[in-house]
Amino acid sequence: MNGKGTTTRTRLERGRGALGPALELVHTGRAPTRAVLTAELGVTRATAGAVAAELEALGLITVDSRPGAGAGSQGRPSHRLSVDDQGPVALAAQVHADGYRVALVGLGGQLVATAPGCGTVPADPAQVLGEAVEAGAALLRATERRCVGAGLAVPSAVAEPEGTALNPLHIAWPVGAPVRDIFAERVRAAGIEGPAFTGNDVNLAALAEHRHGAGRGAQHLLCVATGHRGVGGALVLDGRLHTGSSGLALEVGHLTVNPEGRPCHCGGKGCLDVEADPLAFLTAAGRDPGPEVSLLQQARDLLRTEAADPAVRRATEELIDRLGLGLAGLVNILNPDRIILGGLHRELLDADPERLHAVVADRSLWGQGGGVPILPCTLDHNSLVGAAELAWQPVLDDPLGALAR
Amino acid sequence: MNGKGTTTRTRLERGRGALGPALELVHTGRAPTRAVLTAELGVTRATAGAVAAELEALGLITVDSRPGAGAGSQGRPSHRLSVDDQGPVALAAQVHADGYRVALVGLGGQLVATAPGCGTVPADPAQVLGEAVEAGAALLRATERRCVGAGLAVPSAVAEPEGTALNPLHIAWPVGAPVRDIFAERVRAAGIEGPAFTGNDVNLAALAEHRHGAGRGAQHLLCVATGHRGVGGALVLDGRLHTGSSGLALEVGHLTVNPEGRPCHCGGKGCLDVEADPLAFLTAAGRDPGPEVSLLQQARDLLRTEAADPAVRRATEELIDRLGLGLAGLVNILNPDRIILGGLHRELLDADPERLHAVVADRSLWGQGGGVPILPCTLDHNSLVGAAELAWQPVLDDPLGALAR
DNA sequence: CTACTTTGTTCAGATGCGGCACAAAGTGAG
DNA sequence: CTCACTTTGTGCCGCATCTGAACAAAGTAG
Repeated sequence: MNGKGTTTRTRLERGRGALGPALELVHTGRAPTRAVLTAELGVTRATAGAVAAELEALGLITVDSRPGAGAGSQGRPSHRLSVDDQGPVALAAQVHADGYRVALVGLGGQLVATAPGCGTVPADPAQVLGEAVEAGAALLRATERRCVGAGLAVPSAVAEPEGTALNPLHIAWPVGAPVRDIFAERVRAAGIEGPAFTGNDVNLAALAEHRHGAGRGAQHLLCVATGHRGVGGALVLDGRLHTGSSGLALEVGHLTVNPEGRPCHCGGKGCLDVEADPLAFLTAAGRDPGPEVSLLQQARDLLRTEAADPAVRRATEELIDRLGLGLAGLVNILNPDRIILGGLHRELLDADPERLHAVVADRSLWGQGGGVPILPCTLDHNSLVGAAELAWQPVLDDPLGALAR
Repeated sequence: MNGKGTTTRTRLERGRGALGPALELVHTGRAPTRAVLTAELGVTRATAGAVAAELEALGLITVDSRPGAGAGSQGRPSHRLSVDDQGPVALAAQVHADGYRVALVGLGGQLVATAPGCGTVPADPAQVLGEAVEAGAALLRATERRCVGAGLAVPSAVAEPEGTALNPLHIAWPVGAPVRDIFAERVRAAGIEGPAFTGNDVNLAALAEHRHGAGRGAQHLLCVATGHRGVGGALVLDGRLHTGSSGLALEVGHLTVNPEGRPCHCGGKGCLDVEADPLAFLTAAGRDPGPEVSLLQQARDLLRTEAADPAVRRATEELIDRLGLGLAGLVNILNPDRIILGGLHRELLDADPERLHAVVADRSLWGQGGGVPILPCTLDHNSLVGAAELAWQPVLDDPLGALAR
């Protein structure tokens, strides 16, 4: 009885409404067994069993009869639920200051295959995206996996619903480039199945951290990161990215964090953008940034290898204070229950977590029982994984419908 | 046929999942007819009809055979759906700087009855709330309406999940007073049916404006208001109040809006709280605030009657600029599709809408096709109506379940 | 080996909703 | 006034999805 491959399913169509939530639970690692799935979904064991069988039949998850972790030692051990590592994949691409990356990402945020990256970014979006999509198509051909769709992360705000890049600051793309349309067209032209999506890299990193990284379980997750120039932010509310009414939310770079600070192109002065990015750190430490390596890399190296240098130490404290002021402002407005920092901000947090916590607690209105937890991001390639999340989203929302075609 | 009171309902139990959304549509005036209800719910006419019949049987709405507005001139006219003005009510109370208000509020945000207010606020929350609840109980006895619950609006942030008042600034209540518990206890002691809720007044005003006022239809609604001292904010996302993870979101008073500004108790300087409230306006205009009338009243009078005075004019422009800077900062972070202003901010908007729009558009990062619409609030007693919304919420979420008891 | 606990499965219902056919109530053309 | 046309309201059937209860399975504790 309970033969594994025999598929003695009684009526073949059971559990539609709960399919999506169930898949999301397995996807985010919150349902290791059917027993947990039952509790998390708030349904009966009968329903959870039918739902799991249906997801298995769709090739998305596997039900392993080896006992799964979670329950107590008593009673019948529950079968292990896990993502099917031979299942479909999403094509993920990321464009950043130093090139692009392409990968295939399965459920659970697992990188199934990665293409060799590229070192420079041409000024023509169509050329970059064409190359990236072609690399992805080659990966798909090589792995012979079904593709559920494609996602792209770009270092720029993406306007909704147009899908244009509004401030591709550190890549030389034209302002207002229709990146979503270009990407979608290339994906279709390459014969890749499924829809194509485009989003801001920090937003997508936040989404990935929320589902698979340090943000798991957070209800209101704030992410702040700086990679090259300027500061990016993102907010995940109840599991969904908050991009605002036109995709421009969390442009946190122009919070005032230093009333005596340097002028910013926005018209103000002392903005987070010019007071807490890698260039600001190098300048504060009295270093001239060189053109050979990325600003983030230079700042990171300086922070790691010359932390004892008094000038570096002073610059670190100054940037922590500026960042803390910005975070405090965001805490007063958004009241998140967790903050995740990426890029150089992550390094600053590692360098002196006490100081950053103290500044945020001091300048946000209420300590909130010890202050908001501030954590470093934990995922490699979180923007890439987040881009894949975009492509997986329709499947998570309605597995049957999305995989029907 | 179609006899109005005969209730020839076939199976008596139809439409449960769609009941809540349907009631909310009628409640917010977005479903004037059954035809519109059908379209808005995305269900079939059969379902919409059953749902409407069920809501009518519950005594929440009325189906009037007179033709309702909305459809074209052709075809069979659709019956008018409206809130049953003899239906249940919610008890709403508001505490503000000059006393308290109590009212009964029906579906649709209609004030059914109002108790005479009170002129001063004792320093003991239990005494104030006891009096207010007693006044409400008297109203309920007089009207003999069923009560679905009670809601309270207070001029302070309310911590979640404790329900304590964190900054009852302009009423002399103790910081940390357990207002939610006190109110709930008084409501229960007075024999009033249904649960009791407590929220911040600006939050509740935003909720009311979103459902019945200038915010109707907005997806991401930002409200900013100043009544006495300090500035309050609120955000309604997809029809739900965003209060953050611990009820402290949208404490917008400490955005920096004037780098050369006066010091604030928060440790910064030039905060919105001290640069754009009624006291700031009076001071900027060179007036000494008197103790007899409320600061809001004094500022309002000055703005209305002496607008020609050069000092008043200068103060007005200064406050508009400060407010605009704060709004621009919020727009960069939240990207709302509508902004509503209340209290003195509403008067500032009326005084020179072009200037305010220009400042916000100039200092927020992207004009967004002409900038965010900024509107004055339109509801009388919006905090009071919002408090009632809290009490109505369980009914809107699950009419059958909430009215079953 | 025997209780006991917890998990998985089967089956019979309950229920909410879609689809369809038909009736009802208006408009406009002739 | 009549007839075609449009749109709305309702009865009925069926289907999909979930619950509940009974039973079987698989482990632990004694």
